[in-house]
Amino acid sequence: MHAAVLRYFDHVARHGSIRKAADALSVASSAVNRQILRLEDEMGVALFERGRSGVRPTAAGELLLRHVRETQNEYQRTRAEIASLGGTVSGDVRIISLESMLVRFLPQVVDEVSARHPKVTFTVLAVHPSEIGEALRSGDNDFGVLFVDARHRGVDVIAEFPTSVGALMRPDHPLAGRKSLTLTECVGHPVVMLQDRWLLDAIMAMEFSGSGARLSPRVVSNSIEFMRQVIRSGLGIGFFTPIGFIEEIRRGELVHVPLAEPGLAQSRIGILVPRYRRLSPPARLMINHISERLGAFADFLAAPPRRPKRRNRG
Amino acid sequence: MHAAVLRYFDHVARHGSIRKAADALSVASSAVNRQILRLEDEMGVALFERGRSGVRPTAAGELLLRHVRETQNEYQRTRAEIASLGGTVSGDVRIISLESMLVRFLPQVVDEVSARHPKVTFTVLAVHPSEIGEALRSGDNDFGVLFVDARHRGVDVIAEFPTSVGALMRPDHPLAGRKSLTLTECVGHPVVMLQDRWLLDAIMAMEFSGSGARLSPRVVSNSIEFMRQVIRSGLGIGFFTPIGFIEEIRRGELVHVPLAEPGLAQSRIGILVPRYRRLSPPARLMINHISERLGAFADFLAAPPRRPKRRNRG
DNA sequence: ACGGGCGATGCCGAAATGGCAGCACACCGT
DNA sequence: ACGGTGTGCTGCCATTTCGGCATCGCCCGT
Repeated sequence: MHAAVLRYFDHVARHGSIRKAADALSVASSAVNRQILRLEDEMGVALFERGRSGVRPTAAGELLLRHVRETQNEYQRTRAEIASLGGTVSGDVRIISLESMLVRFLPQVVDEVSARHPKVTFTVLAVHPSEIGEALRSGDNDFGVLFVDARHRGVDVIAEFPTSVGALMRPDHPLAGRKSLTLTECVGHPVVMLQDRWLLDAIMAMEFSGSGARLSPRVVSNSIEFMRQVIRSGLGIGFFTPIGFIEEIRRGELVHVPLAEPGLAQSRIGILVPRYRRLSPPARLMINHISERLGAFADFLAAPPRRPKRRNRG
Repeated sequence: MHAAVLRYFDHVARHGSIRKAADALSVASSAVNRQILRLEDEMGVALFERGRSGVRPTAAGELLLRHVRETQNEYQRTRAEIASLGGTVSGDVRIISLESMLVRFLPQVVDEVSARHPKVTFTVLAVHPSEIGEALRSGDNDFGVLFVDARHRGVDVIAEFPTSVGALMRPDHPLAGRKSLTLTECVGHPVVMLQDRWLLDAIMAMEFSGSGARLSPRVVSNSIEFMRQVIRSGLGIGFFTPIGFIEEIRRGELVHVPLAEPGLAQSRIGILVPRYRRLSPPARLMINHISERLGAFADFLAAPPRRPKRRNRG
C-alpha cells in the first residue's frame, strides 16, 4: 500500500549508504538512488549529505525519517488490528527484554501464547541498557520487560513486579547460608560479572567510596548462559535477579541471597511501553499474558525459597 | 511521496462513492476503482460495503482510514516542519473557531501573522458546537479557539482567557443601564438568538425550570453578522461574548451587560489542541500570536467598558 | 598509480497506472 | 412497462513510471 520510496528511504538511512541499502532491498542501486533524488526534488531540500563513504541524513532528512518510520510502524499496527477483527489475533509482537528474562521466563510465555494464537509472531531482543530509551522511543518495539528506572523518559510503566537482585552461588559456598548480604561482605570472595552491569555500577560506587575496597571479578562475560555455567561450577558469586535461574534454585543447585542494599533489594521489573503509543492486538495479548505469569512468580521474584520445596502443580 | 492510493481511499470514503471521488480527484473512476480493489486484495479483507447508492467503509476500512488520514496529516505537518527549517515559517494552519471570534478577532490576527510570515496559509472554519469534539480529534485541524468545556475529551487546553457571556443591546434599551442581568430579568424583552445556542440551552433549562417562563426569541439566525445588524436596529437583546462586538461597544453603539448566571459569567475562551498531537511550526506561531492578542484583550473580554473610552495607541 | 568504494546518469525493457468505452445491475419517475 | 440515471466493475490500449545494466566521475586507502 505505501510507496516503495518509504522503505528505500528508511533503508538508506539505516545503512548509511545507497548501495548497501539497495543490496539489502535486493534492488539495483540506481533505482534506490533515483527514488531518493526524486524525493529530495519533491521536498525541495537535500535529505542526505553525500560524504565520501556514504550518505548521512540532514536535519530535514531526520524529520522526514521520523515520519516515515512512524508511518511504517503504524501501518503494521493497523494491519494487525484489521487482521484481528476476525477474532483470531495475528501480527508481530516486538519485545525488548532483560537478558535474564529472555533466557528462562520469556521463552515459556512465548510458547504458551504461540500455542494459543498460532498466527502471532514474536521478535524478542535483548537490549543493551544504554539503548533502552532509544529502543522504546523509536517506536520499533511494542514494549519492554525491563527494570523500572525513573531515568526513563517518555515511557509508561503499565505493570510492575517487585524483585530483588541477589547474590547467586552454589549451596556449598561459604555465604550460602546467609539470609541477606551486602556487597561489602562479598569482598574477598571471587565474583563473576556481566559486562553490562546496569544497576550494579551506581550501587557499587556508593558502597565502596569510603573503604576503597572493590569487588574483583574473576570472570566477566556478556552472556548469561556462560555465567550460569560458571557459577554452577563454583567459580564465584554472580549478581542477578532470580528470574533467570528459577529451575536451578528450585532444584537446589544454586542459592539466591538477596542483597541488603535498598536500591537492589527493592528492584522492580516492569512492562514499559512508549508513551502515547497505541498497542497492537498481539502486543496487548502478550502483555496480559506476561503480567499474569509474572504475577504467579511474584513470591519467587521477591524472595525465592532458600531450599527447594515441593509444590502442587495444576 | 505517499502512494496515490492513500488519497483515493480517503476521497472514496469521504464521498461515499467511487465515481464521485474520482470526479473530485479528476481521474477516471476506473483507476480509482482498481486501486481500491487492489488495496482490498492486499489487505485480504473488504474495505467497503458495496451498496446500490455507493460504498461505505467496513470496520476494517474504518481502521485503515484512520491510519491513512493520520499519515496524511502527519505528512503535512512534517513538510511544514522541514520547510520551516530554513528560518521562514511556512505551511497551512487549520483552525476551528467560535463564530464570534471568527468575525472580528481572528481576521486581525490572521492579517498580522500573514504579514510577518507570508508563506503561512490559513484555514479557519466555524464549527457547529456538536462537531467540535470530532473536528478536534480527527486530526484534520491544528487547534480550536473555543469555549472551554469540561465535556471535551482527549483535548488539552493550552491557554485560556476568562470572558463573560452577556446581554448585548442598544444603549437606549431599558436594560442598558444595568450592571448585570439574569436571564429571568430578560423575560418580556424581545431577544434574538443564534440557532446553535451552545451554552445557553443548559443554563436556560435550569433558570426557568421552576417559573415556566421562557425567553421568546423574536429573531433566530445562525449568522452572527445578521444578528449584529438586528441588534443594532433595536429588534432585541442578543447573548454573546463581547469579543465579536469590540468595535460597536467601544464606539458606544452597543452595550454589553454581563449575565449573572455563574456558568455564563465565568465562561472561558481557550485554545484547545487534540491531546498528544504534535503542532506544526505555523500552528505554534499562530497559537502564540492569538494568546498574545487575547491577553491584551483580557480586560475587555471579562468586563468591557460600559461607556466608550479613549485609549492610547502605540 | 591503482583498485575499490561511493553516488549519479543514459539507455532500455518491464510493470504499473490511467483513460475510454462498455457491461450488468438497481433504483426512480413517468 | 419503461427508459434514464446512478452505481461498481472490466477489457483494451496509451502513457508514465520503475527497475536493471553498464558506465562515468569522484575520492580515499593502499
